[in-house]
Amino acid sequence: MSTRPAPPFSPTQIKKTHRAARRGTGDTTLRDVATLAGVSAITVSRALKTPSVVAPETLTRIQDAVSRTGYVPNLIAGGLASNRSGLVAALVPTIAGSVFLDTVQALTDAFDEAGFQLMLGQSGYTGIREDALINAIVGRRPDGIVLTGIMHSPEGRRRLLASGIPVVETWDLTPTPIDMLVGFSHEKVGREVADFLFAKGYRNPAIVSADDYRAGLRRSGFAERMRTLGIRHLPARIVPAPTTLRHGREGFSDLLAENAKNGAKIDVVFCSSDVLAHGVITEAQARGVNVPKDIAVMGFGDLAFAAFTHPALTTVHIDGMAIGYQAARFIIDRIEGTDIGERVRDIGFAIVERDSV
Amino acid sequence: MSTRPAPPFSPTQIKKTHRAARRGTGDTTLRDVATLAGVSAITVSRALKTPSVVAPETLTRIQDAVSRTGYVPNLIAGGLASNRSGLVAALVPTIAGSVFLDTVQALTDAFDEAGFQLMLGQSGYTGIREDALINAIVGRRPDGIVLTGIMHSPEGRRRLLASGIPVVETWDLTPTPIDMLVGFSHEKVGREVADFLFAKGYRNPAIVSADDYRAGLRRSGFAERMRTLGIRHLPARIVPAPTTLRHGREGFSDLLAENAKNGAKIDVVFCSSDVLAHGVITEAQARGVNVPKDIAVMGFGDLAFAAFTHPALTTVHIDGMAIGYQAARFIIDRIEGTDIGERVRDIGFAIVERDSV
DNA sequence: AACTTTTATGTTAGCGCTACCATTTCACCG
DNA sequence: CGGTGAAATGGTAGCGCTAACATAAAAGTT
Repeated sequence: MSTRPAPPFSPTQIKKTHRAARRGTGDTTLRDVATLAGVSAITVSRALKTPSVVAPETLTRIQDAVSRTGYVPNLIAGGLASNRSGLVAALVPTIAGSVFLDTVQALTDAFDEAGFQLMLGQSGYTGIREDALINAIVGRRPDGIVLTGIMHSPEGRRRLLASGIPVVETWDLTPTPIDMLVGFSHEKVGREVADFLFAKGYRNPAIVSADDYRAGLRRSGFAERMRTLGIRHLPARIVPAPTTLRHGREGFSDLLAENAKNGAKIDVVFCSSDVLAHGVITEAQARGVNVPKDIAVMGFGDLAFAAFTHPALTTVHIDGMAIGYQAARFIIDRIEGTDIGERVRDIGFAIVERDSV
Repeated sequence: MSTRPAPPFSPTQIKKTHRAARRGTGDTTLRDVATLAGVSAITVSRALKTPSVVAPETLTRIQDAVSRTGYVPNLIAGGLASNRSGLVAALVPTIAGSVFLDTVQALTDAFDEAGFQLMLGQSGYTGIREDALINAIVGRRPDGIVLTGIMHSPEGRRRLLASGIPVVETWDLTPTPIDMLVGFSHEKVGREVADFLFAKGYRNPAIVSADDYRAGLRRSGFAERMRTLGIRHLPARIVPAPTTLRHGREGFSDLLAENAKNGAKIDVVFCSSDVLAHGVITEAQARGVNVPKDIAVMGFGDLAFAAFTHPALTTVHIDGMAIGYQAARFIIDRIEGTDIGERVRDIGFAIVERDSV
């Protein structure tokens, strides 16, 4: 806290021995600060981690030494010594899809605040390189791992479990979670959307959906319920994940082309993402097809833009931020030894009715 | 590579001494593997890092021991010993804006391939907590730091420089880079867009722009050039970053309202992002205003969706992936001691003419 | 006054790995 | 056949920090 100018400082010189001394970075170390402050290394360590146990006068001297040296604690060394890396790994299939952006944002925020750093990994939608990925992650001994929509191989699950690191799976509600879980039932989404659209009077639904696992779950929930409601024909276009506006437009075009061929008609399209739905709306607009009069469009995700498309998108609201915060909460509580209560949290979802249906 | 079943294995027991032995994670260590394979620890280390210097027969024995024990090298310990963390820090204002998504994606990919892990930090658009952020980053002794659109305090720059860690600044072309730089001139973008629109015959331009630093640069380049071209009136709406469809719609509405009041007219809107431009198009559509006949719209970024809006968006193409790959290249080359050549790379930009202008 | 407790600091021994050098073995050479 | 060097492996000493205990001085306690 001293505001007086302080003399310059250089880190300790390495002493030469008969054997070439192994030298580190040349950075200032804890020991340098300790020497300068006239205390032992551990006292400096304590001054930085738990200042309350250090005498106020000593504390000032140490803080002064820290600012004079420009000392930045080496968290790698600290992590090794304390067996706490301060790192949390987050794995998403891809950030390009933007569906998980809110969740990642919430994770970064929550962990930042708790003093953890987020390590971002992208696994891709396919399970390739899963083994190498696990090694890269577990090798860093993160204090927690957050998974979103991946890691389905039994071998991968086994290895994560064996690592003893807290794991939170998100964005799904699997029957047998590895450890902790925050999500919702995709099949239920499919079923409820089917009910919703049926109740609205739609009898000729179609689907434009990504080829990822969860989207598949929603699709099958939807198809199944529609079947029990007496709908036998359900045209579908499957597009590659991550979804784009383009795929929405093309998917819808294909659907219409197919329609024209076999004389079927469509009155509503259920899309596996808001982006896809936006694409469908755009294509409809480009063709002069009125949404929702000629054809209704339903999205999924309720991303920020969904309320501001024209017409405003009817969709399924998922609270991606809440998922992230709860996942972070789980891990932080687990690390701190707090009771986490129920290990599985169903975050739910809600159908948001706007103007596109 | 042995495929025979192997006996089970447990990590070494800790020997009790008069003093409670400090015990680690209980994980299998290098030493455990070494003992099992009948070699020394260092040989196992070599077998994993530089297998070419280990005898084939020894190698097999070690690999067998590794898979029997499920050993995962502790990269924290390795990092401390070798003074290479294998971590690269990437700082973005926010990932919500999606502008930097391509760059982040490219960074993850490139670093992943080179065996580095990406640490993602979000700094927010304001420079709050910069000091704490730098400590959190430098404290982990990353092998490189990639900055996009932040860190403008001289103190922050000084500290990063002092850390000796390779730094790449991206998405801008500052006159005095900290270290390395990959970007393009935002002012030049503004000027060229002004020329482009003027040449197209537009004489009543307006702006909807985010309040971030770079957008400001483009705006002032645009305004300045328009002024020299004889345009004195330039209505502008400034919206908060990150940009959203909503802000595009609202910004455009506000612009029109202002117009109506003072009897001015607008024939083209230059937006600081494609998302904003998309919002403007959407609002125009909702009001029955034809784009580009009644009013033209120009975006910035050329995000994936830009070619698929209706009408397709005329915009400024920025190769975000290329920025990411070049940034990664810079850092990897620097680490490996390869000559990096010119430390500043102007990645350029290109006006992409589609249907909205 | 003799004790227990509290407060502040120090000593020692690692955390799990790799850099640096040393040693051993064996092929190859003139 | 001694010399040379390459190939394979090992020993030792840290990297910079913190856990666990130890100690010393100050503050209560009966």
